[in-house]
Amino acid sequence: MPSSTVENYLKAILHLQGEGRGSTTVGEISRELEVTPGTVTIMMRHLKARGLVAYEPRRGLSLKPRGVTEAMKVVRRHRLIEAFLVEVMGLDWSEVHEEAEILEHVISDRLLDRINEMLGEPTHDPHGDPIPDRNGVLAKDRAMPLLDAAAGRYRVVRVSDEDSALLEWLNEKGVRIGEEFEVSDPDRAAGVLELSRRGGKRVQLGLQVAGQVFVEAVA
Amino acid sequence: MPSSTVENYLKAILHLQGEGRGSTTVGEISRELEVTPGTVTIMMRHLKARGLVAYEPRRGLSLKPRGVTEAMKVVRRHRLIEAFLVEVMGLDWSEVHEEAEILEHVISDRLLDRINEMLGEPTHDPHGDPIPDRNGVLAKDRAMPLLDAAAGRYRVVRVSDEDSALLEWLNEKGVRIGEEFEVSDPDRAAGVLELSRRGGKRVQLGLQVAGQVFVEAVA
DNA sequence: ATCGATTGTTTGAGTCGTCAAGATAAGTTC
DNA sequence: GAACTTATCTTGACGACTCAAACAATCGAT
Repeated sequence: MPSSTVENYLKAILHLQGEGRGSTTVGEISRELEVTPGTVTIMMRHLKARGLVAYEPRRGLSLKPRGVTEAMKVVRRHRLIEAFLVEVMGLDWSEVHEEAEILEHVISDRLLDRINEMLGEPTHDPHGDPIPDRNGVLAKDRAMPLLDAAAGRYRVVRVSDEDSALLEWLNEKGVRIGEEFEVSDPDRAAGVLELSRRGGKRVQLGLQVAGQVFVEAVA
Repeated sequence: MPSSTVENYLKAILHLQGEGRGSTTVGEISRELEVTPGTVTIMMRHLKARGLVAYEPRRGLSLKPRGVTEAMKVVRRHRLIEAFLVEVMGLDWSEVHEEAEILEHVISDRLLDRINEMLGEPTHDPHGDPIPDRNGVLAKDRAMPLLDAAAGRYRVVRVSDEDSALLEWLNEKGVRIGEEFEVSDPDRAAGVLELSRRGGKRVQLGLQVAGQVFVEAVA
């Protein structure tokens, strides 16, 4: 079984390679995990020896199928735990990411199954991230960053789970998963974008923030 | 903060010194934790340097007050987690010890508080072991081993949580915390002792087993 | 196509927890 | 009290993970 450390590397690689080019680099991983590049190099040799990543020195790297499978298991645990902490334990969605970062490495299969049942085999976590199924298969969503949305009507489907201050703020403003808003064209000069709810309440977001909120057009 | 390993040593010492003489030895710890005596010696030096144990080479050792406090925190976490797993998650009392052995080292204070609230600040875990309060104070019970009980009427108040086969068996036979039974004099020759419930069902236990079940006389 | 910046690799070292095996001290038994 | 047994301690080593710092390759731009 992979150690917690190995699990964290796999998760980081999955995350980084999953944004475009399909591969990542030592430097990116080192920044993501806040370890020195030398440490990453050594770990990559190790992961290569275990058949989890494809790695050629100085050429970048990517997960091999077995690495993807392992990483998906961790992601599944993470997201089920987040859902559990919100739904059953009543924690706030801004608190659960950190907790899940720890528990994802130690929870037993038995307990995870129990959680899955209690929640009715959920497909998404509290931030709208899809939960991989038992085989590591992930439902795709068609979400786009709010930042890229033309003016129109949209539903919030996903929010980045890593910045808890952002999550608290969104919660306070009533920007939650599933809510629908009328979106204005971004005012690039002001660096601001406006959401308005059917009721009327308006919310202004910085474009930075708008990049972390993902939406789907409403028909 | 103590590492998981240190927590396990403290818990083991608390457990071992808590049975009589108030102190324990390197050998006992080494057997309890299944590590070699040399490993224990090194850890004892370490714990002594941290002010957690009183240790003089070859003279045995015991927890200092700070060590007791730390150990009690771990015991509290362990027992609250066990209670949670049974009450909320619906696991069987025979399954929860192992799970709690792992989770006790990683659960956050926030989550532990939440568990404590959800359960209504319980005083005992599912095996009848008392849960230390926030200050590490433990309610005493007057339980005696069933083995030492004279014939009479008794209530089961506590069962050793470490042997899951025993727990399953007891559960199957209806021997649960809080149940009352008429206890026969032990038949030392046969190595057996009999419980009978008001209804009439009888249960035979080996004396070995009877040493792990703790009871209180009923008035 | 060479310079400088960026990125990645290597090397040497440290921490934590562990074991194996040999040395020593403390009982026990005759 | 000598011999044997058991408990404890010491030493040297290892595996996992990490860093710091020296070194090497690559890339981009002039």
